[in-house]
Amino acid sequence: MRYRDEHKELLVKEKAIEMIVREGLDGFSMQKLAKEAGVSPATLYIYYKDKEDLLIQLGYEEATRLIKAILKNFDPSMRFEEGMRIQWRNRADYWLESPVKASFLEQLKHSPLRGQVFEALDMEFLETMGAFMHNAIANKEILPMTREVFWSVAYAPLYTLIHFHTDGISLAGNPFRFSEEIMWETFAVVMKALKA
Amino acid sequence: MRYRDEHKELLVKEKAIEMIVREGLDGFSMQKLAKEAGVSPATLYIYYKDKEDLLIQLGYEEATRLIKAILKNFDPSMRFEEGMRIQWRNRADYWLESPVKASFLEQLKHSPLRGQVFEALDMEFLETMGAFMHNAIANKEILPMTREVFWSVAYAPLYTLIHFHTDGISLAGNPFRFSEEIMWETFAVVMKALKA
DNA sequence: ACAATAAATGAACGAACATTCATTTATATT
DNA sequence: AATATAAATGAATGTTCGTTCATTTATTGT
Repeated sequence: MRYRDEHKELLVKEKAIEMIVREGLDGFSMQKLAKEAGVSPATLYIYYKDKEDLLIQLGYEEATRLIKAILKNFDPSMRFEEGMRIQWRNRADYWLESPVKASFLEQLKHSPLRGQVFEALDMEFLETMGAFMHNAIANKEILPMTREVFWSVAYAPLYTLIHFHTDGISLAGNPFRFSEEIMWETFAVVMKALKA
Repeated sequence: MRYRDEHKELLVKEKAIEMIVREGLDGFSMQKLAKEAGVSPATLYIYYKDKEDLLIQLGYEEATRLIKAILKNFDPSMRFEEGMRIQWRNRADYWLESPVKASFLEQLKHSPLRGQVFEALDMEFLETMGAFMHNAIANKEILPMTREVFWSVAYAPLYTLIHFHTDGISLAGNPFRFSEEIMWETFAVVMKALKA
């Protein structure tokens, strides 16, 4: 039998992500993708059940890579500060090294496909993070707080800076390293506030 | 001559925003909007030049309301802490009171229309904020920093919490008031970090 | 009552859309 | 070399899209 052309398959994925980032999810169409990847429209339906399936599969695949990148060198049993700093840098690295793929994931996260792409993956990821937080609490490194407050303090400023960066706004100095320090010192503030 | 039915015009705007928030910018179409608003498709082209014009006008209008809401009771000559806290609460109030419209603006901000909708308005708004920061610096209430770092510290955690809230995630306790205090105390951290 | 005028309409246009299908092409096994 | 099999295709399907236009409707000033 004839084997699937993996180069072609990869090209389709690449062009799809490119087009979505360039023209938005509404500017994306199967016929345009086929033309851009130099493939028949019908071929896309060999790889994917339909348009939605294509988007979900691509999103799931890239989201998996993101989570893997975030958890690189990370272990839930780490000391809190070390774990936080590693994740912080992993996140910054991923976004700065793969801005197009990051923007693709961002678009999916703000679309109706959000649930189908991220729900299962996020559950697993949040369990790991939950274990990490639980350890930190047990070790009295942090006081109990909700995941949401934790997130808003730990990573929101970073992502905001990254978005400025992605939008082509020049960030003088080294705001990322700077922001990491702010993140860490802010936790001290939160600890104090939660005690009061 | 016959006058324009203002009730109909308002209904069109309302349904358009509803549909965009519900189905995303790619799920939005002129024919569906016409049907949902009980209007002929041709009528939409009396109100708006074309689909893009409709989105830009609606976006511009709502963005104007948002900026007005943010600047309510605010004056650039205020003391820094007072000004910050007023803006902080204004932002929280707008999002919590008008989640649908806020989500609509969010979608436009992540779309190719971004520039045409927000550029001119943001320029004006950023001038006001620039004056506020300049005053605070002149009064030695804050040290100089870029707009981006300022934003990431001042409002990023708030918006993150708001997004959790909009997604229907319950926020135990009163994380918004809590987050305001964190914001303010974090500025103390930033001041210290910038001095070092 | 009538003329003037702009709002509002339903039907229609070609273009682009997602998807399908009969056919052809390439390869692994016999 | 012949066969089997799945990949790959180009053309075509029906649907929905944005937009237009000839016509009708409602309201003002005469």
